[in-house]
Amino acid sequence: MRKKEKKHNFFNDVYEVVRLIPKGRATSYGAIAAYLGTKMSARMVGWAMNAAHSDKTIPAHRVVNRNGLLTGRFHFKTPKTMQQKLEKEGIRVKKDQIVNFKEVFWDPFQSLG
DNA sequence: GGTCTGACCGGCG
DNA sequence: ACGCCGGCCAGAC
Repeated sequence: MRKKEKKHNFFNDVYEVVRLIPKGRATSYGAIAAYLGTKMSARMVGWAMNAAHSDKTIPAHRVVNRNGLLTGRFHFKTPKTMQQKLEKEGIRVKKDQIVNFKEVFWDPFQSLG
């Protein structure tokens, strides 16, 4: 038996999905969790983002909560970083919330299957 | 090694 | 409409 046999790496799955988010789009923690089959573990997605902080290839700024609110902005370098990155990609943000989130929303089910 | 918390979400009063 | 509560899993103390 191998010592470090990884099981379903939930975090890793989260990272891969997040990496697939197209530029100019955003999704929610719950959507990712639901796509991975554990919609009740939306919190873990957020926690995964925290762990993903060390991995710069993960566009964590494209992940917001179900309201399109930039709840995780305080975990970035500065509280404005998240918004600035989003605006740079063409996403309008008002009062820490994505404008037209419904349109900007990227559904993993729709895009990945 | 038990306990608490967290970048969430849905349900209920 | 608003506020509170439970559930999920992993990491910190």
